[in-house]
Amino acid sequence: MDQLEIFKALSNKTRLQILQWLKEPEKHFPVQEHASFDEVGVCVGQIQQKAGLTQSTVSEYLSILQKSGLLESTRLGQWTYYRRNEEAFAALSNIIKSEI
Amino acid sequence: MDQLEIFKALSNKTRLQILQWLKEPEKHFPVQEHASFDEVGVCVGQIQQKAGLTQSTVSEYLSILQKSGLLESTRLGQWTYYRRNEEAFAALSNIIKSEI
DNA sequence: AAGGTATATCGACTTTTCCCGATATACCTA
DNA sequence: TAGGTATATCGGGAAAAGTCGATATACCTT
Repeated sequence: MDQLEIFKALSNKTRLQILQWLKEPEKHFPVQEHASFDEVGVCVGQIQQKAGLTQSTVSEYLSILQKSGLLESTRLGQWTYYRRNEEAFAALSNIIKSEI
Repeated sequence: MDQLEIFKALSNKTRLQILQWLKEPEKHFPVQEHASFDEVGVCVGQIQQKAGLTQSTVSEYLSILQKSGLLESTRLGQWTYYRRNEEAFAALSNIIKSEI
């Protein structure tokens, strides 16, 4: 759990938004055909459309969030799905309460 | 409480260290003559020496941390003292737990 | 008022981050 | 295996952050 890496990942408006969207996918994204929000999350294309940035940028942002541990990814067929790693958020909350 | 500003303030190794030093000033800084750690915190010069960066850089870092709300400052004579705003850390911990 | 000390601000340069278009890779289907 | 679709990676230009030295400001002491 690299604190600095996590805070850098959180230091971007779009990335913060993505995290919030992924908290309640059914509220923020249209129904997905090939996979369930609960099990694997939301695919890159949906997130990209909603963010309104290019595919490459959003792909990179998701990768940054994943490397920090805040997101997890699942590849299913030609899609990559991202979902929140709630344990990481809980751990971060505790680190701020007790360590930082 | 501007989340983005807070995370940017936390996205620097030296600034993270400063926050930790200020958690237990008596452990990390020599005795101060003109003010108490508990009441007002630690003066800029002490923090600068410990950080090993220039005076201007450390002054700016402290200002960034203050603007984000994580630190508070008190001017006493020719010294400015900085101390942690523990309420801000508690609030941030809660935001991460429930909002982000 | 003058000189000394502590801090803040300014201007400049370097490094990192943002964000894009282009291209590569992976996988699926006919 | 050829073509289509989804995602990842690469290279680069623009913007922001890191960091410094120099200077300004504030305050204290004599």
